[in-house]
Amino acid sequence: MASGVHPDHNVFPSVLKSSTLSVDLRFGESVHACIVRLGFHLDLYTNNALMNMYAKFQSLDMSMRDEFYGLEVSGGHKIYVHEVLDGIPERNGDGQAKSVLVSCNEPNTDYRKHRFEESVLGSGDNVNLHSVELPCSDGARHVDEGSCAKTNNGRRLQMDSVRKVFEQMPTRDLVSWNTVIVGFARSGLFEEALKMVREMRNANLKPDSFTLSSVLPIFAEYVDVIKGKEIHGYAIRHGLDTDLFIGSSLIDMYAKCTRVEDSHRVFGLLPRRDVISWNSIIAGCVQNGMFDEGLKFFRQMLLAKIKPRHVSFSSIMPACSHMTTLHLGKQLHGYIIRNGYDDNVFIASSLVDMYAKCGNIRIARCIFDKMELHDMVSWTSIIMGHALHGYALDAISLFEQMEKEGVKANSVAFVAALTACSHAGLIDKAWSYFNSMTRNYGIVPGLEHYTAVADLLGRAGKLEEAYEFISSMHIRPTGSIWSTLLSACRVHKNVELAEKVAEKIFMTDPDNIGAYILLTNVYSAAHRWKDAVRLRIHMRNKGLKKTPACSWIEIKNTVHAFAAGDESHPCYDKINEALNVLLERMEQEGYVPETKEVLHDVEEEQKKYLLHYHSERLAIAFGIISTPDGTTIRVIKNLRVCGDCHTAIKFISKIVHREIIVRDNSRFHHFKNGKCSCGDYW
DNA sequence: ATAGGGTTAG
Repeated sequence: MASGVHPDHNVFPSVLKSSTLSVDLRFGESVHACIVRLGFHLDLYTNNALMNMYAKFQSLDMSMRDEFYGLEVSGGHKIYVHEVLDGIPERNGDGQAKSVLVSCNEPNTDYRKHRFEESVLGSGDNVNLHSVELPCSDGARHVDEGSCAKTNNGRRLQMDSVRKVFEQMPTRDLVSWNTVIVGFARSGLFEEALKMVREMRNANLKPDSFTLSSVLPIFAEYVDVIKGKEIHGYAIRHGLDTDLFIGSSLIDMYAKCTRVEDSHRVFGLLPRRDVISWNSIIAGCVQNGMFDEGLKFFRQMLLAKIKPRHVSFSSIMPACSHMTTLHLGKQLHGYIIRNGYDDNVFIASSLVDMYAKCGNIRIARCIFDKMELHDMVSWTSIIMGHALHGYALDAISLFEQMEKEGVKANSVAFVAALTACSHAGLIDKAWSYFNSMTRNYGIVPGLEHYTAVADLLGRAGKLEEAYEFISSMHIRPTGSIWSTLLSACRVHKNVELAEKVAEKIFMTDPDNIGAYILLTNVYSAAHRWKDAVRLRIHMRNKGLKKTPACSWIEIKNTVHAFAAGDESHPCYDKINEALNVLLERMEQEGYVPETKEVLHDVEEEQKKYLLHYHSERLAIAFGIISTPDGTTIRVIKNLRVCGDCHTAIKFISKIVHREIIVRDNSRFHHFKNGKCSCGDYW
């Protein structure tokens, strides 16, 4: 097997590259031992490759494994490392590697494992790997999960090895510095990385495109656009600003600093664009809530004949989640399956979220259950999905299952758990999560946690408690959290508190239309017509216009939108007819319209009419007449589903024997046989 | 021998 040729300095960089890809630290360490034994530990290229190997071990994750099948060694062979049997060498030590099981692919030969005594490179003799011939099949693949150091400790440990190698090098070039810098940057040791950049300049070496594209992600993470711009300026002065790698880091950095316009500028100035530059701009748009823009870039990328990658899909999918465009999400899902991307954790999580947000929690659960590996994000997505659909108990048991499987909840997971409680009125459970989060997990509650708890207290009618809770937050309450309480004041008809809360909102946001409308409704419900009118006039004088309630339903890839009393739909006559039949049946079943809160200056019959022609009812009626029996009806409403609306849909679901799913802003209500998944917690 | 982009948040 060994030719006996002495290895030259080209051998180890090649072997080390292979061990880097093998995801096997122990194998790499045995190679390191050989390097020392054969006296190559002073060779510049060998050391650079060695540092790269140690640096890579800490950043390899599951998703990267999809991208390699074997290790290319020069000569066209692929080596598969199966097992290190014993004798793990000391780092930087004198090499006591005993034996390694490897196999190698070569066409038309059978699968066999080869056992090497002493070390992978032979029995202490000088062996040139170029000439090693190892017949076997291409099916072999070794993945050692244990050597995937993903924890911080693991990362720091690997970086210690990199540092040790670096320090004992007699000479260092730009590549050496860049390798150390990227190693620190990727292990989250940002300050160390930046320190190395300064030291490198002290050593009279100029940062190049490798350095800059490794350092830029740090400022993206720090959200430090000033430092990021400094790098951008340096790049321009050195003619590096049109470099593909720097370009995509710049696009990403500006986007993460919420400066998407600057991302656009950089993207526009690139002379050439690859998948990653496209992905950067797409992700940048989506992360900043510019969903249409992101989709536009996604389509342009396809038109430019750039084949999307894993990242492209996990970047664009949230756009479908946020816009609730199920048909688009399904198209993307189709593409994902056809290209075999569906086993990627990022993509699967984004799909789970998309289906849940688009109203199909069953498919979301299906995808989740099929995943081989659940990380914290996929757990959080499915928990949040159940929470938003009102299935609080499922959400809670999923949360417990997650903990049992050793996945530790982070602050987002707690938002999901608290949201589940708030949607189902589980006050005690919510407090236990809230307290455990702060006491046992050391998580400082953020606005989202406070909002979920305040929302829950409000929905449950504990208005004063909610007020005290919001007032005692350690961060400044926002208009949106007060709005939650204002909305609860409307439901529970508490005028005094509503005025107090509205005052809080107007202090920071005097033009908050939603708050005006809610307060008007509170006055109307309490028959304080004069106050209601006064407020309406005030709004008119300020030029504030109420945005009308609107509901929409997606049928066969077309979105049909309805506003209250909207007669413009081509099927209006049929919808009208269906609604009349429905109303009759509903009243037979005992439905009594709750007309009190509607405009006081309208005749009683007119009130009933207005109520009945609410946007969501138009949309549901259209769904009923245009889809076959038994089809679930999914409708989206841009106002909270509460009060009369909630009651009416319960009746409708009983009469038509269908499941009706209504989404208001972000929550789903499943109506079936006259019941709602979230009880009466609106 | 070294570099860039991704999923969850009422």
